[in-house]
Amino acid sequence: MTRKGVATRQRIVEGAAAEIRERGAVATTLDDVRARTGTSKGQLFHYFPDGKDELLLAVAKHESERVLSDQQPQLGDLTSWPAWQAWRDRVVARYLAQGTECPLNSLMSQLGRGTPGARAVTTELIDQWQREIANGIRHMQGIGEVDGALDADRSAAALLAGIQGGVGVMIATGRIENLEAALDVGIANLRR
Amino acid sequence: MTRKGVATRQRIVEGAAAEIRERGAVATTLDDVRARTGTSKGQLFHYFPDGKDELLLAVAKHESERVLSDQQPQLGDLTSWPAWQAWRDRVVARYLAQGTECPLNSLMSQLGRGTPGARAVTTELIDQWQREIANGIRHMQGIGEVDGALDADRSAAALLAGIQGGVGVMIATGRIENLEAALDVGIANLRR
DNA sequence: GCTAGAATGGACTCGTGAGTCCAAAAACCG
DNA sequence: CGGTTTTTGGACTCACGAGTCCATTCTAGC
Repeated sequence: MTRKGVATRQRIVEGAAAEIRERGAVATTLDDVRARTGTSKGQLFHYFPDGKDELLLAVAKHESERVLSDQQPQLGDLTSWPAWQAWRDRVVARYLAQGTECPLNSLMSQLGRGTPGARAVTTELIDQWQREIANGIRHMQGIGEVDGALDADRSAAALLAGIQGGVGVMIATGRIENLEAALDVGIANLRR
Repeated sequence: MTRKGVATRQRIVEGAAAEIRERGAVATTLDDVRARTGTSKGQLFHYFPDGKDELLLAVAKHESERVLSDQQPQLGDLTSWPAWQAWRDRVVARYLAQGTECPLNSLMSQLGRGTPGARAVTTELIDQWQREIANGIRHMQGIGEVDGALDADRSAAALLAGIQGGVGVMIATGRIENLEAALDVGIANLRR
């Protein structure tokens, strides 16, 4: 693949991602992507021979990377209580800005969650996210700010579930309170 | 509408719900529903004049009622720690049984979450669920088992977010650990 | 039992969107 | 350069699924 080729491919993925963020995966057609990215049917199938599913999966990968990178550098630096608070604020702000469209969820229900590729993307995302939180907890245990008897992985799992659910509630109802409550209560409980 | 009419309508909704539970909302067509319920196009549009969207919304209502009724009577009777544990087990069992298909989520991304009707259904479900949990917490405060200074609504919001997220993770990855962690950690923190 | 309104069956239209195909243009490499 | 491969444009096919329509059958009340 030539330099021009990779550029086009990337343009397609990013355009598709933007389209899906704005209008949802259900409503987005290949023609929409074509129009937005200034490409042709030929190109779409040249770069994604397996068609729409392959493109959607590529977009899903792209979006899942954004989820974590949008939380950096705070997520990777949970080394003091103010830092935890900064991360908490970052997460809330990120999802407030995103509004009620969740591209990844949208993508996943389109692809079918059972699909090996789709599952791999989400599993990878969840694992990495939980690992970073657990590292933060372990660091706080190291400096004596969190009870050393706590199971860091289990606590991280619970906290991550709270975030996920808070985001879910916000997407479904438009209310941010559950996300805030989950983060605040979760962090407060670590802190005791 | 005659007696026969309501029976048919209900048969359609339940058949559609079953189809969607098995194969997802994206993959389910009116023809599938027709075949499964032994009805004709004429009937489908007779009972749901606005077509597929109206049917899907009816199915969504139906499913959202199941979510809460599947947790009864435990959810309505959170009056002792063993009762909380029984509820927790019920929730875990329910979602283990459901597997990786989430009909409601599937339905919602199909309908578009912004839709007034769709949003009303989810909001109602979340509200009622959270209210029941909060009542349980208040009861435990009443008998001195939970710190009276705790904000019951906020704690319920956080716990519900944990459940939602745990379910979400399980649907996405197939793993039940986050749901268990969210429930166990959440309840343990009430208990202190 | 007769009639108005409800319920049913199923053939038909119609738009849309995924995917195919091939020829023209551009890029790469010796 | 010249040949080869990649990239691009866009017309075309094809299937499928939502929704329409009307003729027929059934139901309920008088």
